[in-house]
Amino acid sequence: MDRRQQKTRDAIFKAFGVLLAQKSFSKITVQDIIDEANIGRTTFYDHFETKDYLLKEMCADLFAHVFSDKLSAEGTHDFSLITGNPRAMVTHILYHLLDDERNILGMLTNESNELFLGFFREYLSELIADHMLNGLELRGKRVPDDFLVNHISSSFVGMIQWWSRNGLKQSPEEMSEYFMAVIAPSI
Amino acid sequence: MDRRQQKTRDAIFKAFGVLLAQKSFSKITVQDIIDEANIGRTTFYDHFETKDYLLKEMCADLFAHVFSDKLSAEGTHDFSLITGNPRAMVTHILYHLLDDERNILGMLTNESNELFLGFFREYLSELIADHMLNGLELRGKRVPDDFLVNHISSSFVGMIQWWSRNGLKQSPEEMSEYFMAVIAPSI
DNA sequence: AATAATCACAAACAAACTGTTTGGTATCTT
DNA sequence: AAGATACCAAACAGTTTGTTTGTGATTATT
Repeated sequence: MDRRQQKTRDAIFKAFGVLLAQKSFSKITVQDIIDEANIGRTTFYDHFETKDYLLKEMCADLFAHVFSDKLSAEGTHDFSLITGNPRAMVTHILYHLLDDERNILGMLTNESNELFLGFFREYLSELIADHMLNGLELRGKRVPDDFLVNHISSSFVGMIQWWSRNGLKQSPEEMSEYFMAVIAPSI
Repeated sequence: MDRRQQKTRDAIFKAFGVLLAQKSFSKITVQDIIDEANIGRTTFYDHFETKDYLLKEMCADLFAHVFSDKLSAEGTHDFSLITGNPRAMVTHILYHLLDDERNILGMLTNESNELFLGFFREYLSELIADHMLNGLELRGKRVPDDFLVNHISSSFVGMIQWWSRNGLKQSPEEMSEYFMAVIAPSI
């Protein structure tokens, strides 16, 4: 990819992140992004068809990072036990949300990030369906599988919002415990 | 209240409802509302300072209806067992969502109703805190009360979205059962 | 090193939306 | 009947959007 392209793309993403932490998606104008990123008007529309597509691509970028298993090498914390261990997986993701240089939490909680939350839940659902529902033949099957997946991802997002709204006072480990306490009994 | 005022107010609410079922809140313009409601531009701004306030007032209106206990007299279904009976309460609300002449479900599920969902959850949380957490001294207190309230309301909204996304194939009773199946164990 | 392709940019543009003002008309209240 | 209240069209300045045009800079190709 052209170095120039990558540069402006990064600038836009960064500017967008800054703005998303300040105000809600719907109140951010393309003009704001252009100003914050310090690029030309034409350039923005060269890269993204619209503000919505920008969000979409940025989410794909961010969440691919947060939910990737490849990051084990980073060494920030221990990942060795993750596979098949729901609680460790939750903790893992929460650490990522805290760590990330880009302000994901700010975006997730800043009221009204409809689309953003939607994407987050999409990624989450996939992850849950793949890794948390393994022993599902063993369960009583009182509810459909996809209902359960939906329930867990809703709860996860809800947890994060609660966490952030209350000032992130709890540690990721503590939040995982809360989360598992309300989720585990239903699995 | 002046009959004229009430009339335009209703027209605006109705138009807004129609539009919300069609497209997301952020894509609805004041102009759309004016056209759909067939009122003058000035009139709209006489009633509502902005689109956001319109939503806010409309939500207050709708949810006060859905969550009110006074509706027992309507006779659409049985309310006698509601108090202290979480499952009946859930069923009760689901019926209301289906019944209501105003398309609440359409609004709740049409992607991206940030604010709308927010208001819905506010009402829900209050209801839950008041009626579903009575025996809470009995519980193990593994998680904070407000975390639990948040968890339940998140799950409720998530359930509704799943329900609607899948075409409302299940009966309210069935959905209540699903819901209680995943929620009850954690209470 | 020269050439071609790609990218960034400013400036100007039409179109749509917002929120307000003005002046006039219909409806309600007393 | 008179005054108050609500409605309305028309016009408005100010934003925002997405596009077009022409130009200069950077990168890739040969």
